[in-house]
Amino acid sequence: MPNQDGTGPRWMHGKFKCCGYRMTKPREAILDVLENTQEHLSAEDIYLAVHKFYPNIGLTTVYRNLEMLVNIEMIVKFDFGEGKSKYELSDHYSGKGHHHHLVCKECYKVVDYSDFMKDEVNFLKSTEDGLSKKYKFNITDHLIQFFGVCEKCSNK
Amino acid sequence: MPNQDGTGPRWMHGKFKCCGYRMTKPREAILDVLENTQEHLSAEDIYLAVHKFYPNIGLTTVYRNLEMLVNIEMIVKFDFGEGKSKYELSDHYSGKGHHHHLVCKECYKVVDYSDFMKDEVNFLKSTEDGLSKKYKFNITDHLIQFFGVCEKCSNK
DNA sequence: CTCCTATTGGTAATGGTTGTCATTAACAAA
DNA sequence: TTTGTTAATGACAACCATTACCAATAGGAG
Ligand SMILES: [Mn+2]
Ligand SMILES: [Mn+2]
Ligand SMILES: [Zn+2]
Ligand SMILES: [Zn+2]
Repeated sequence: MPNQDGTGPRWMHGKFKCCGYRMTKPREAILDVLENTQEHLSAEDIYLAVHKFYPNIGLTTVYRNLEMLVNIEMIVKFDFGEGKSKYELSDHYSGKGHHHHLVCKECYKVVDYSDFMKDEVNFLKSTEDGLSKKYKFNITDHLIQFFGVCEKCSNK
Repeated sequence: MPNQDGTGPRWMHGKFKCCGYRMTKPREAILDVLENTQEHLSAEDIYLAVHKFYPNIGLTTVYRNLEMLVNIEMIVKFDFGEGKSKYELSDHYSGKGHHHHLVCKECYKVVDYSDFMKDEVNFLKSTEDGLSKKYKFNITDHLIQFFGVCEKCSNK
């Protein structure tokens, strides 16, 4: 899905420029892929998707740009225990909003959930404050994942 | 610290036998290392520590046994984003009891904390119940980690 | 349009982890 | 204690996600 409408500069252009980065085909393509999926993609997933439209974009470039995009917080990197990292657009850009993950230990299916966020927010607020003070940490982030076995995998 | 007191079968003997596993030097040595540290060790850390007492125990054996020990839930495997897994005795065997982790993104220092567990337990209970029902997951486990920058790394 | 330099793509290297297989040793049974 | 079965080991090679390297390319400011 490269720039379907051909309407000039993309939304991410400003963000890039203001961070001192150039707007390039690979970057645009990678973000396009992430915009148009609900899934959590690996570097290779993204490489393959990008490859369909720009067969000359290399896997190395995908890795490099994923790292850069994580740094400027346009995307987030996750480890679900599968042996490779997965990526998704960060809360601000994704439309999904802030959410956590429920992971099947058998098939690695990942469910986004944002239920129970009231409880979570309370819990996180108080815990982060307490931990920051007690352990002199400047806390910037948290990771909450539940693991289990999905319905499909239970019936086997 | 191999079997300091020489008083025959170790505490883990029973657990092993009842699971159909044999009691071997490498297994005993690995558990000894994990018993005598407060840190979160990598496979290689453990290999090196074991190596001092049993120089002929191989790294492969360490990996194999770590996997086995995770399976029978005597130890727990963690990923703190460092590119290699870390291991510690599981709650039941460690004396630390159930706890979560605070991780420095700069130096990968890991702090065990069990403060604020009342809030956590409430939050986890209700969330797990809700998620189990809504998403038909049989939830067995959770991962809660806070990330930030430790005091030492802040002053640089 | 030009120039500077960030970025790229191909390829080799890295490093944690796993697979293979002949040899060894735990331990149940005799 | 001796024996037999087979789980477990150790050395080594292979795997695979990720990184390093470097010469060639292409953003985009001026
Ligand atoms: Mn998600
Ligand atoms: Mn711990
Ligand atoms: Zn599943
Ligand atoms: Zn630190």
